[in-house]
Amino acid sequence: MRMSKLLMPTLREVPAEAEITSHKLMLRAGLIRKLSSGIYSYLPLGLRVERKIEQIVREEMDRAGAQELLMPALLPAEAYQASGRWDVFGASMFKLKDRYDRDYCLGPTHEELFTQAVIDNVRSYKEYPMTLYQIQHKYRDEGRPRFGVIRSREFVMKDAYSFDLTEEGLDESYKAMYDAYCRIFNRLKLDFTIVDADSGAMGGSGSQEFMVKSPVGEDGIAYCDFCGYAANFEKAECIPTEVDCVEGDLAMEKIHTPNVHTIEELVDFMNAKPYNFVKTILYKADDKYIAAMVRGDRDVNEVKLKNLVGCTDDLELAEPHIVRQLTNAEVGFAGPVGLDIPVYADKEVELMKNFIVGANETDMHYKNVNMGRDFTPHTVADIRTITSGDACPKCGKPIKTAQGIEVGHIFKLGTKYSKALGLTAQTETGEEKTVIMGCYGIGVTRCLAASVEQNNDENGIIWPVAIAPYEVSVVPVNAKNDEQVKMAEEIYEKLLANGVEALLDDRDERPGVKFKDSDLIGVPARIVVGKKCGEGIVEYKLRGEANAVEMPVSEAIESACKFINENK
RNA sequence: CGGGAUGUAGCGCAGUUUGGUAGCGCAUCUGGUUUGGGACCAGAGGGCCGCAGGUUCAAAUCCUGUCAUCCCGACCA
Repeated sequence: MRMSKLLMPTLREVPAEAEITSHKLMLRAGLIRKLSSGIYSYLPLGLRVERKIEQIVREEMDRAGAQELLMPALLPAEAYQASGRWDVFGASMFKLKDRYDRDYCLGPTHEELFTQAVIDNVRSYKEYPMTLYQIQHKYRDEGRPRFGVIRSREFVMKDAYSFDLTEEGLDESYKAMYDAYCRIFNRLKLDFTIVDADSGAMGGSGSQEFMVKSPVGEDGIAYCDFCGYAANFEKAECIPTEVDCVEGDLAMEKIHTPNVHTIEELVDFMNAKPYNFVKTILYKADDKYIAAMVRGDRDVNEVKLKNLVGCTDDLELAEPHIVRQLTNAEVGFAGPVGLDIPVYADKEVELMKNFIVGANETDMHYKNVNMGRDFTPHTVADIRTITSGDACPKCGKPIKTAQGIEVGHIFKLGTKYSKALGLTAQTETGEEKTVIMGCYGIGVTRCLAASVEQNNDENGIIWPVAIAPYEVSVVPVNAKNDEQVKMAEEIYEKLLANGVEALLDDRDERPGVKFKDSDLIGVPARIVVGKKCGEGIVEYKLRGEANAVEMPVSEAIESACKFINENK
């Protein structure tokens, strides 16, 4: 491609809307442009990268035996109504009506449609197992689109669905996708971690997420360098830790704590440590209210708690007026003693003695409270969120935490959708079996952003060869120097002839501009034709390395071809 | 959905307090000089000042409403 003809509107200054590195660079390098909140256009360079990622995903899915097909994005409501998800998705689904007032939505994910496709088109048990996939635009009306294409309302997703007749079959299908995902993210040169995840409302028995560690990631992950354990915060099991407590069988005592609402204020007021307190937090679980107790320096894990309570809707903090009604006190003084709703206590509370809790009376706390003696919880379980330094649930060594961008997610769905929609198969013995499903997603456009987030420097993007929009740029230093231009043209043609995706910077710009653009858009290798052109010497430089090397033209072309082929 | 902020040229911003001809830098176009890390000189084009009402002789500026965008939080199958 000749850069004089390339639609590549690079920006010197960063648009004010961009906050994180990948978003800034994707805008500056002319990869994407925002059309509306969470809705982006892909310009030529961005599209080339996106297509390359798609292609890698496609190759590995095909290699794993999955078959590609394409569903519509505009979907009639029926399928989602049958599975109940028309309501479950609620506001996060783009819903619309046709001219006859019939309900439609823009597909947020396609479990129902794939299930229906198998019902409609698979006629014999002999066709199983089967894994189908598509690479398609997905639509989710996010409450808060963020970070460019990392959380957008329209995005490209690869979604795959496996159909098996046995649990063992599901395990195999799942493993095949797991392996394919590892190959995909390796080929994309993403530094990723696989974590155990909560299966959430997708249902099912197991799930893992592929996370790219990054400070801008929206998920917390806990991992252990010693044994390899890794899990999403939502899922990571917590080992209760003992802390110093006041010893002895002390009588419970009510104390006056005026205007002291938070743990921090209490710590100062009572001259105790945060871990000597137990906080009691009231939640709305569907139509009921419950209380959750965790140590003062811990956080309630709402996902764990929700799974434990078994409610349909997500937990919500109880409204202040409800808190007042249930505790007869202002917010900040809730405690388990005398509380008339189910109390879920974290396992750690069990290990504590003579701790401090709210007294369900404004400006009052109890001290020397003991579980079992002063109150009895409805359930004691692991309901807190893991933190850095906690014991690894597998090997007991200190665990580390990080933020991660979720680029892939694999689920064992089980029979949730096949049951709801009636996908069964008659086996050879005549038995009617409900088909067992798995689902597997990759955020293609999110991978693009994750890659930029992971591969950049102060000058711009540093693409891995496999997904670079172009592989080598050829830069004649002076566009008015015929000798340089001629040599650059020749190099460019030779690269093309060798199957290298080359860019020729034939713009009449000063060299600085060309170098800056080449670096900004992240072309992996560069050949500069300059002063020593007459001697047949050019300069060869890799984007990821600091210094350029002078060498004869033929050697530079050879080096570039070799580098590209070895790193594809 | 709660809290905060911002809407002025393609991008970054000033001007709004105290109403009076809409500005600066970059980018773009023309001509010239330049040519190894975002050149210089001269000239030019480009604006419903987010939108709609209102106040006023006069509104980017004041008032009301509305829309949009971003940030923090909530939510995220």
